[in-house]
Amino acid sequence: MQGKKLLKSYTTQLKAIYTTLLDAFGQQGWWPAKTRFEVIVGAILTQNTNWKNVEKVIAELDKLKLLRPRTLDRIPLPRLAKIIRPAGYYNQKAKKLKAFMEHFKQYDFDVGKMMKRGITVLRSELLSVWGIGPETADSILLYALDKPVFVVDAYTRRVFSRMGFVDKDINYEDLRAFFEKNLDKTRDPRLKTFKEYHALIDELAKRHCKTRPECSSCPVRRLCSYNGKT
DNA sequence: ACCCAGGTGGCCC
DNA sequence: GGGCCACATGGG
Repeated sequence: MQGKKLLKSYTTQLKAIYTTLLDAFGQQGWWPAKTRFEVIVGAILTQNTNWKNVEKVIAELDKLKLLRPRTLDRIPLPRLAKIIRPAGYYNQKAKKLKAFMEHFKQYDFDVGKMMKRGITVLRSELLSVWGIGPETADSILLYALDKPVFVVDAYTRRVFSRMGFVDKDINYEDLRAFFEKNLDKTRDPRLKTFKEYHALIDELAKRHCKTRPECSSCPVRRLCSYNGKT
């Protein structure tokens, strides 16, 4: 390294943003669920759907004892579809839950057995299940199986492209790599940081990055190129 | 009456 | 490797 350092490293900037968000919003405590299996069910149900709608369905599933893997595995598809209706895309999602259960059967419906395996194999297995794409797979890995992968979503892309870190059309894998590459040097426990960071980005986007953002109160407004323009 | 929400698979070029 | 579309409910 020679001369003056004019720009802070991505690692430093990402850490600073994390600290700022944590300070502004507090610990988010994601993922809210009683069991790891409930996280998996929620991850599938929340695909492109308001979490509020999913909460209702989770409560109903709980009441019907369907958050027990064996019970969920046995319920007929049409009946499951009807129960999860408020979560939207209910036919698709019922099929997706069944597809996951078919895969989960190999682990004797035991999340603990899944957790014993490595990230790479688990991730490719999850991606091979019909209805589980990159974001759902990574949400399951991080929040249900405690594997340190950084979950990125539409919000993450919007927020960090507006701040000029990445192109607005960056693909999922490149965006994920950006975070994992630049966050793994931090001294924080990675798992907890990954869990909280994703949740905080979500909170930031919900509060401040709608199509008509209220930039004046955004905690990271100085970094955002959007700044109230159009 | 719109528009969006913690995406994914299928099909097309 | 992408671009476009169906999938569906509930809340602003």
